Order: sequence, then C-alpha cells, then structure tokens
Amino acid sequence: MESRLTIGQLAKSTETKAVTIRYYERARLMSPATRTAGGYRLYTARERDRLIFIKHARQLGLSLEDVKALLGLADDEEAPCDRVDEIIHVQLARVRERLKHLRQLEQELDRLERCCHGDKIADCQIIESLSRAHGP
Amino acid sequence: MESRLTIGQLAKSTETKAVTIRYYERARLMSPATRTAGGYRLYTARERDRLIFIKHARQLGLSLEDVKALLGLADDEEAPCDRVDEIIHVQLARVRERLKHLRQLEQELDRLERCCHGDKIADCQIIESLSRAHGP
DNA sequence: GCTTGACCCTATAGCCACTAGAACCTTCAT
DNA sequence: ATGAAGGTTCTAGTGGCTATAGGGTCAAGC
Repeated sequence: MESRLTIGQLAKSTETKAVTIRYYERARLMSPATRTAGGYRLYTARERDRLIFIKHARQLGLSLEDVKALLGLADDEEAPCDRVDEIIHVQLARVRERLKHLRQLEQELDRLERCCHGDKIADCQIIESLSRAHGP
Repeated sequence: MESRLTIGQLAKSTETKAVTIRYYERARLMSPATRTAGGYRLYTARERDRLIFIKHARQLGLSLEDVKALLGLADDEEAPCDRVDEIIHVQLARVRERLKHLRQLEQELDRLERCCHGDKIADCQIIESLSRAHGP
C-alpha cells in the first residue's frame, strides 16, 4: 500500500513547513517530487525518510552543504565513511568553539546584569562599561 | 588638537572594517560623518567612542536593533535605566538558551563520533543514526 | 606640476536558510 | 455547484555583513 503524501501531510508528519520542503527541492536536497494531474507534489515513504534525515542533520547544526554531502555519501553503500566521520568531527569542533565563546558571553552579561546599581542612565554601570574599550 | 581620522584609520584603530563602518552609517547606528572637500569621511574621537560602544555591544551578541536602542538610551543621562537592564537581561536569557541547546548538540555529536566503527557506508552508524527519527 | 600608489567613494549583488506575501489553481466534502 | 482548505509559482525580505566593479582623492616624492 503505497500511500502518497501531499506536501502538507509530509510537512505535518515531519514537523517541517511546506515552504521549507519546496525550498529543499529547489536547493537540490530533495529530488523533484512526482505530481498529480493538477500539479500537486506527492511524496513516498522513501522521500519522507530522506526529509527526516535532513531534519535530523540540520538539528545537529550542519549546513545544507554538509547535509547534501552526507546524503550523497549515504547513497553509496560501498564507499568508505571517512568523509562522514570528518563532517561530524568538524561540526563537533565548531560546536565546542561556539560553546567556549557563549560561556564567555554568559559571564560578561552576568557581570553586567549584577553591576547596575544606578537608576538613571548617568549612573548606569552597564552603559558605562559598554563605553570603554574592554578587557574581559 | 582635534585630530580627525579617515575611515581606514578609524577602522584600524577599532579593529573594524571600513565597509562595516559605512554599513553602520547607512543603518543609522553612526550618524553621517563630516566630509572632506573630496568626499572622504572624517571622524572625531567622540565618533570613535561610539563605534567602540557598538563593537562592544555586538561582541555581547546583541542585535543591531538592540545596540541602536542602547545608543539612544545612553544619550539621555536623566532617563531611568530599566530598559538597559532589560536588554541585557533578555540577552543573557537568550545566551543561556543557546548554551543549553549547544550542550545537547555537543553530546549528540560526541556520541555519533564515537559510534562509527564501520569502514563502509553500509555499516556506518552515523548515517544509520541520522536516518531514523530520533530521541536524544 | 606630475605621477604613483595607497586610500576612499558609490552602487549593486551575494551570502545562508529560510519566511512572507500576492495572485492564482486544485481537491474534496457537502 | 459551492466553498474551504490546501496547493502552485514568483518575488522580495530578513540580518549583518562581504565582495566586486568602476571610479575618484590624497600625500609624498620627483
């Protein structure tokens, strides 16, 4: 029983938006869907799986470029998976980089939040602090 | 001794780029600079301070919109600084939100990185894992 | 005065990953 | 037959710059 989904059904069942799915088609992450006589897109379970793959990879913060690469790799069962490892590895490094940065931000913002004891701008330590060139 | 800076000198002395400074002018964060007869922008120390303020606020991850608001507030010495506090507070909350998210990403990517023991795509646990709908 | 080369100007388009809106067409239940 | 819900394409916008093209200006040295 191949029940085919309209774009709206696919969207709902994967928690994506229809516009996004169309965007993925234009961006060549999804291949062009088959159409009804009236031009509506119809999707198979396979295509749904592919969209889930994309979604999952996106949730890991991977760029569409990376996702495209992974999809290409996933299609070739015999290829070595070094490249897959590398993509994940690079992404992990990026995430750790951003974590480091965000943790610094958090500290600085926290410090700023605590330091405001004025009630007028003239006494506001936050404005004061932003006005000077700074060390952390 | 009012030594005025060209845009390039201002850029260098604040570690910004000239294009960015022009962009800030168009975006109304910097007011239009005075010009030489030939049309070159010239900046005063005051304007340099303003740019440093912007830069610092941007480094805290604030949007240009927020920075614009802060600049407006900073100009009114008598105004109460509740709004300043709020901007910083909201930003801190955003940063903490993103930290939470990134920490989850880190875990998931780390798990993926460890789990790949195949050498062909067919056995690759990463691809495998991306293919299914997931819980963390 | 003239040339050189570093610097500056504007305007336009591109980046990423969507999102919004307009104007129209299809499907399906009643 | 009608009307609502959902689909279609197309264009333009988001943020915060960055890149490129095609020119003009400035200061120093000759």
